[in-house]
Amino acid sequence: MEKPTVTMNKSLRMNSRDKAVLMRTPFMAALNGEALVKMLNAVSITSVPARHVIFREGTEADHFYCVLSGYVRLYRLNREGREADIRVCTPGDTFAECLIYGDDVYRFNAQTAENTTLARFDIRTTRQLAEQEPAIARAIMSCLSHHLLTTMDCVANDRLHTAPQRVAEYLLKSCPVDGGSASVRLPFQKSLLAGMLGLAPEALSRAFSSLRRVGVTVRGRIIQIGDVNALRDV
Amino acid sequence: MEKPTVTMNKSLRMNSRDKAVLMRTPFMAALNGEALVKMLNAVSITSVPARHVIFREGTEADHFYCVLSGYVRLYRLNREGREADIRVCTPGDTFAECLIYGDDVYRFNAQTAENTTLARFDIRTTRQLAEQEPAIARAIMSCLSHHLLTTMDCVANDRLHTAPQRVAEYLLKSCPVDGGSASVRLPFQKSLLAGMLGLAPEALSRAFSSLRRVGVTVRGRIIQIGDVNALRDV
DNA sequence: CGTTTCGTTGATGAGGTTCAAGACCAGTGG
DNA sequence: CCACTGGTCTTGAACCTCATCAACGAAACG
Repeated sequence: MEKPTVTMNKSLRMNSRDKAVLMRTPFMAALNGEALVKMLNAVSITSVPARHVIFREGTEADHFYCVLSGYVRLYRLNREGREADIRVCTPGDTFAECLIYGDDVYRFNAQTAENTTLARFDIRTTRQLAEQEPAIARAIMSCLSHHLLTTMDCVANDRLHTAPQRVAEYLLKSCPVDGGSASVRLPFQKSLLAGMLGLAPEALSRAFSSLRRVGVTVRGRIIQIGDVNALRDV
Repeated sequence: MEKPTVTMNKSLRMNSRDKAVLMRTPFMAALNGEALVKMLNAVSITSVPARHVIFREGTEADHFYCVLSGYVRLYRLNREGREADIRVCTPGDTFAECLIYGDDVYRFNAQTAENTTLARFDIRTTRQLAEQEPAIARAIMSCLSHHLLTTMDCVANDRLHTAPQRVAEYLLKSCPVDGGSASVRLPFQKSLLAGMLGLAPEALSRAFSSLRRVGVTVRGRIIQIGDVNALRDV
């Protein structure tokens, strides 16, 4: 039994840093006034150690979450027990929010990749608040819309692009420059990036080494891009 | 230029059959009273010939749609012009609803696969109605949630299952029986099914023929399943 | 009854997974 | 300071699945 309340450190009063992060979250940033107060009353902050299972597919869904720091892997298993990531949530991301107006059962597993702090919202409470406060409903819709578009992008990527192309696309998205050279520092392990891109870790490694010929060099988590434009037309 | 209004047959008065179908749509079925009336005033029915492009990626998004009959392919192109389906919408499905609270640009192409009738809603109007009527906001959230879960299933499927497994899963979903033998009639061309499952048409064909050894026989659009349970553990 | 579209089949090759082995790195303790 | 250890990452080899191309057969449609 891994009831969250047993292993997680729940605190109703949140510290100012967590609160600041929470307020910058796309979901919460869309709120103000009464709506914001109500949601803040409904939240509880938990810190979760690395590699901890937050919930499992098929169990009853009572909360949805927002990542404040750390990373959360959403994944599913096939019959042989092989895992496939569906999504990797980074700070600011909301997950399992699709259950506010869906079934009451989690449809995938969620596991932390690192030490992580989460904002946790009760689903029933949120549903009630959404009825009272149009702003909350609006924030949920924005959130769902954005999340849906991202997931559709993911399907399209899987079906259209090769491994080096996906890596190139990731680098370009996480690199602010639009010309010349640049440097990206991965905020997490490469195996996590592999999962995000729907690849085995070995495939990611090979993709990186195939990008050497367009001027990408990797040392640890630091990735040097010789020419951003060269990367663009991989 | 394929402005919808030019090629589509727009009619504000809808016939009783279209109306009946529209009312059974998950999106509209969630409404009643004032909310239902307002949405019905905002809808316009269009019939679109087969293989007609409804909208293109990158163009300004002003409407979202609900399929009443026929099929709509949502797809994206890579640089070489290869198409990949992101989703195939069947009667009752809503698409581009993620733009109600998202960007104002279509993020993929939409094309009919057959002669199709669509319910078309203005995005701005719907957004305003969602503010007035909580029931409409609720229907949109349900719709987005369901759509998101379906799309996540799709990612998981692509990453976990082989072609024969995906076909088996499709057959089991579209076949009501839970034991013994059964028969499924595909409601559309096989090439469309291939797209839904993220396969080339040839791969679908091979998947079918590899399922022969578990008692699946194909003749045209009719698919005979010898033993549903045998199909279940492919 | 010819024409066109759709579906199947075969051959080939590219792209990824898997398994196994080794490189690299940081931390630990002798 | 060095050897040991555990984890992460990389590399190689074999295999597998699926896309692609081309040819053919089968329907569908005028």
